Amino acid sequence: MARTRGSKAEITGPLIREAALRLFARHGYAAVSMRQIAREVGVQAGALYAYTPDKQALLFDLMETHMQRLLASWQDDTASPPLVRLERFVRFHIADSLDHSDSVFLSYMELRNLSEVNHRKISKLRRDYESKLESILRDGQQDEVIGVDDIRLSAMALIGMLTAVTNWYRAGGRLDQQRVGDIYWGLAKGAVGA
Amino acid sequence: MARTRGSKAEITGPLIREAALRLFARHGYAAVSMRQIAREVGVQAGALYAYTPDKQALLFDLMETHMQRLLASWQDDTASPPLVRLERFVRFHIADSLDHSDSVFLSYMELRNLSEVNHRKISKLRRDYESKLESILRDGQQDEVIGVDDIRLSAMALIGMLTAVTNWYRAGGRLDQQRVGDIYWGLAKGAVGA
DNA sequence: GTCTATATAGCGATAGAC
DNA sequence: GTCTATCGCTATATAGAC
Repeated sequence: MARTRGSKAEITGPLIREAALRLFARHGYAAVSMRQIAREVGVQAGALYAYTPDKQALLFDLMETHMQRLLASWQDDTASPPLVRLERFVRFHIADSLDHSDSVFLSYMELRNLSEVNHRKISKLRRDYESKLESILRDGQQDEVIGVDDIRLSAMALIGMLTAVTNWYRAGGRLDQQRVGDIYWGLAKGAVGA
Repeated sequence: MARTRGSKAEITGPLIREAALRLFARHGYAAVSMRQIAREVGVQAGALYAYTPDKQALLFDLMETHMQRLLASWQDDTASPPLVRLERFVRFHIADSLDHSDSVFLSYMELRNLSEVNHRKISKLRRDYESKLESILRDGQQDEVIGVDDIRLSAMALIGMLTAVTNWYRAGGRLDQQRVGDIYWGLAKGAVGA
């Protein structure tokens, strides 16, 4: 911090994104000023505009990067039995949410501060992710190892349940991540009638 | 709207609260100005300060009112079997969340914009509500009609699952509220091993 | 690439008239 | 109870020097 003058292009970009993510998640997009982000990085506010055309683009970039990383990280194995795939999804989603809780929070909370066109793009990526779980439930339904009344709604319910882990989980608390995964898998398995 | 001059004390107070709730939920506390709220109500910005000492108090009041109304609305019947109580809770929580979705969203989202002392008060009310569900799960566990690995975590998971209904439910959509309640009760019942 | 300086606008909150 | 007017401050974004 407190740096002034001098060109550090190779690191300033990532630093801006890290600072913006942390501050937006903590205080909200609208509550954070470009000056605050700049101060955190150690540059003057004007310098940020060499990296982003405006504040809105910075928010969108953070959310899009998060969603694309999430989608790329999930590797389904459609050859495995549906219940094996479902257990992997449950543990993957919990671990990924906890490892990127700022991004998860931001991508859910600040949708409303996106321009209409940006909102549509992020919503599409979210639906793509949701459909990954839906396809597992559908295959399980077909194999009769899963029994739910409504695929779409059950997928939304499960993702809601799993994502909410970020609301209360604290590293170093009563339960470690493995144990949390165990308990949630027990809940999810029962929920889908397996 | 567009009203100017004239004293309407008996209605202005509620109108301010309604407008603030709607705008805060839609755009975020920090993104909404007192001038915007005033415009929506049809008064000048200065007039708001006859009803609230400042913007922060207005936010806190909305959240506290919501939590207290929620707590007062839930009437448990501890004489009933735990599974009956759990079904009632599931349907109550869904219906209440959908009927007050702006308040639900606000009370979850804007915790971070509360002062420390206000944050503690709201958090306590939330924990009070969560413990209502925990007591049902505990009684069910004792009667051996419910089997979960961890009462606290399962309560958080269930509330997360139920509350997320506000993310996708649209009145007049594919499913009505009764049907949604049926499906969620099926999921919740299975999740707790009943 | 980053700085300083600034244009232009809006903010929360208050004072005093009616 | 509401208005008008205003204080003091901060916001996003841009221009031009280095």
